[in-house]
Amino acid sequence: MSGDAQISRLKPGRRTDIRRENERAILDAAEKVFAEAGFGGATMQLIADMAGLPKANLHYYFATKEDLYRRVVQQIFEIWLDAASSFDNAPGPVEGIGAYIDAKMDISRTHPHGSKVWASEVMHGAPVIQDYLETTLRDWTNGRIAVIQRWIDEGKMQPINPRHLLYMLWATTQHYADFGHQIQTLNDGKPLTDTQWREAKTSVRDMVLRGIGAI
Amino acid sequence: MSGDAQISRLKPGRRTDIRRENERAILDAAEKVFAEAGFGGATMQLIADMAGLPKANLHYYFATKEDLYRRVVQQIFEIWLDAASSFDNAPGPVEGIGAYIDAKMDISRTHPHGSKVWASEVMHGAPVIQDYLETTLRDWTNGRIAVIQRWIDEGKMQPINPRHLLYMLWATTQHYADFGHQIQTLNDGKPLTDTQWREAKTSVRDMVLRGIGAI
DNA sequence: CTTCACCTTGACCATACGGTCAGGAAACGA
DNA sequence: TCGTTTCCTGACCGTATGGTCAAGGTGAAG
Repeated sequence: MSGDAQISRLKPGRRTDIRRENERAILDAAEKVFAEAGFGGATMQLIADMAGLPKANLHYYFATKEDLYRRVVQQIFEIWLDAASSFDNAPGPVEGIGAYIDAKMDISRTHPHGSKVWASEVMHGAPVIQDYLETTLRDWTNGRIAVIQRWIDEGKMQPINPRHLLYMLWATTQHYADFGHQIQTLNDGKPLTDTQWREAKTSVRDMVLRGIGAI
Repeated sequence: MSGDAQISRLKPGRRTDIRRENERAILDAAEKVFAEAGFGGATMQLIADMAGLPKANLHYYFATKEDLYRRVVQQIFEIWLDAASSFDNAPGPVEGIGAYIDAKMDISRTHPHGSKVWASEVMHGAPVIQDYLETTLRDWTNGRIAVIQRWIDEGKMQPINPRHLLYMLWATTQHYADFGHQIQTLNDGKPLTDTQWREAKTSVRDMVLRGIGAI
């Protein structure tokens, strides 16, 4: 049975596996190169080298540089949307916003490249993901604003402007990814340790939750 | 007399003026193009067009693209350092940090391009301004941490980690420049009005000052 | 007027880049 | 085994870019 399961997972796969593995290798390499060099500064050759494939092979899987870039941006966006679930079904701001901060701080640590690519994209006027901003992000934002407003109405936090609270959450959590290099430099050139990351999360959570009068 | 003054201001100038005006035009254009396209995506031709000069003329004033870029980055750094004076000679966090937030929010509004160029530079590992981070910025940071710590010791605010407070200040204020496009999209595609900027400043200041227990 | 330093610029060059393609290898189904 | 689909890749191409240069213009000093 376990044999069958294995076969049925691999069988329709050998070919599919090759494709999936190569796409994965390319996407990972691309995320890093786009983050470190920007879209304009990134070269297909560099991505290919980092992925361990000849450049022509990249164009077999991704028609153009833009296609590849688009996929990288979509990836981080989906990861963030998933993290947003921490927000829902929370009884109040302490649990909801606290969990959201935790989740976003974790992502900043585990996906710093994706965060930078997103930041870069938005800074350049979001040429590729403008539609996402106008649809998915806008809807998501309005939904959370409603939730926060409800918490305010229920007296669970101070009457602050929910929109600017969200901006502060995004800014502060993503800062640890986007400006990670600056933070590392100010930390004697060494990456934050586990303890320092915990300290960062606690500091951010405490300041924010106290700032909105939830604790 | 006024004639003399005018002459004495223009006299040693005709030639100098040309140089200064052209350098200014080039730097302004470069700041915008670097911010919108990134270092790699920016082209000397585009900067030249925006400055209204032939490309060859750019290379007369700035030897290389890197030279030009370096100057742009230094500019915003100095502007921020100036704003830091709001911090000093303040009796406590309400005045000091409040004024610092105000100043940085104003800069985000008036110099969004410079802020983006800086963000881009840091995100790409600060290849050009690493030494600034390790000297000027580190010293400045340590100085303010000491000030904040003193306020904490004097019981003027909660005992939070000063370093992470600074990160939050930088992140939050610069977010309004770096992610201005996203904010504008979420504001029905329209730039923030004067009123909305005031609202943003107040929101940020209130949340931060309450978050550190200063009010 | 002459001189000289500074400014301007069209034309040019070498390079590097994104993308193409043809031909071959490898995997799969029958 | 054979045919077909998928995958692989070295060689190549057109273009755009950063940078150069030589020749000419321009303002000011003597």
